[in-house]
Amino acid sequence: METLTPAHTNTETDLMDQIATDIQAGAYAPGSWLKQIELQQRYKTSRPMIRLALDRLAQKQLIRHELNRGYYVYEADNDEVRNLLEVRAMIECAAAARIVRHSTRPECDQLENMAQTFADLIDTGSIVQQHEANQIFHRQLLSMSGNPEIVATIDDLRRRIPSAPAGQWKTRQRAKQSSIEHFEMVTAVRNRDAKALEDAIRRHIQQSL
Amino acid sequence: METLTPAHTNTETDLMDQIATDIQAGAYAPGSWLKQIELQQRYKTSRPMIRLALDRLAQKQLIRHELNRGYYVYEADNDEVRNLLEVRAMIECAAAARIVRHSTRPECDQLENMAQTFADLIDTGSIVQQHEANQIFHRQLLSMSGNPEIVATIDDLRRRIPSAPAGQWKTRQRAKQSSIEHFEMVTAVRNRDAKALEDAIRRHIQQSL
DNA sequence: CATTCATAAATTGGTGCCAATTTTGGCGAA
DNA sequence: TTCGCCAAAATTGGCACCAATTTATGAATG
Repeated sequence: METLTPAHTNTETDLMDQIATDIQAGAYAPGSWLKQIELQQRYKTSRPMIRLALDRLAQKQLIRHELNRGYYVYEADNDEVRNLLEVRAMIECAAAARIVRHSTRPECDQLENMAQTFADLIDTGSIVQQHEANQIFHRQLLSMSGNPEIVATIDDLRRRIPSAPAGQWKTRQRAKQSSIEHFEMVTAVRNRDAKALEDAIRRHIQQSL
Repeated sequence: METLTPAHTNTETDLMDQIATDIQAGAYAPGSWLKQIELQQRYKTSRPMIRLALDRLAQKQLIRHELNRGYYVYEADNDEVRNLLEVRAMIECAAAARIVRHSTRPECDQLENMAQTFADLIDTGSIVQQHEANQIFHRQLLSMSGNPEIVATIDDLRRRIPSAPAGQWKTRQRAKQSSIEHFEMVTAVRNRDAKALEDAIRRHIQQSL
């Protein structure tokens, strides 16, 4: 809970992203109370700014707001996580057909680079680095569908799924399996095999359970 | 632009919903400037409340915010509407399998009642009444999937699709066709025919183009 | 007469302050 | 000792004020 983001932002959007990142990184425990005064000092900003950022995060359901009692980090309900993952799977699987249709050669190459970046970070990188590389890979994959709204919708869903101190690849074995599936996806896109891509995506997401 | 919502709210959430409803009802033209002082007087509330509500609507992309120039009603880009409808179709079609699995008999009966309510409003009701009845039908249908996140996600997407003075059933013919498809969905759910339900949903959504 | 610049009005954005509510700490009685 | 109550501290919520920026108005000039 010590080394947070470097601090002192300018815009309110950056502030919200910083707090959201810190929540996903586990800087604040689920259910913990986010005191406005502490946040104001921590992020070196004014209290109205903090209040605006907290309201936005509450709108996105990363935190909950109790009247006159403040903001609390949302506690992950098992059923809810399963539901969110299911919606994620619905969209990403349905996007598979679009991806294999619209993907270009350079996009595939870039996607493979990102898969390789994640693979390289399995042994050397930190958990948060792996998390970021994984997110970048999936964002690239979805952006290849040519529909930006898919990317945005999945981003919203992802933020609401607690990384639970990056629990999905706690073991190196899990991370390696994820990496293998990433390359499977790259191959499926290259072969324009929608069914294989959809299958790999579904296994990849269900693994997070 | 005269008869808006009855006015004088209590909570900021109600205020946001009122403004959102008025935007969808066409009370504010796309691209029009939402002056904070006017809204404050119109909705009989304070300016900080208005600013909070506007910020939330901007987060939901119903309006856009330009620095030092205020908030403007989002103008519908044709490509964007198509993208949003596509994501909607992805989720709702994927939800079809779940719906036919989890739906119970009383739920089907209630769904049919809502389809009938919409059908009755084709001739007698106003456009906004039809709009509401249609939305209630779809919400009920999606809620029968047993996954509340699906309903919430679709709600967010729907709000961003301009009803364009309820353009989709401008002609009575279109409205009747929608109603027919509603009953097709009910029948498909009753027969637990996922494929037929998915097909009806896809046709129903693509009709909005 | 059109154009440009300067001034004034209007609107937005941010900070600070004060009231309302809740939580905490302490005191007294059973 | 323990339970309940009361007061004080802390926290949240809302409002009013002021500065910064933009837009509108009008006068002066080519």
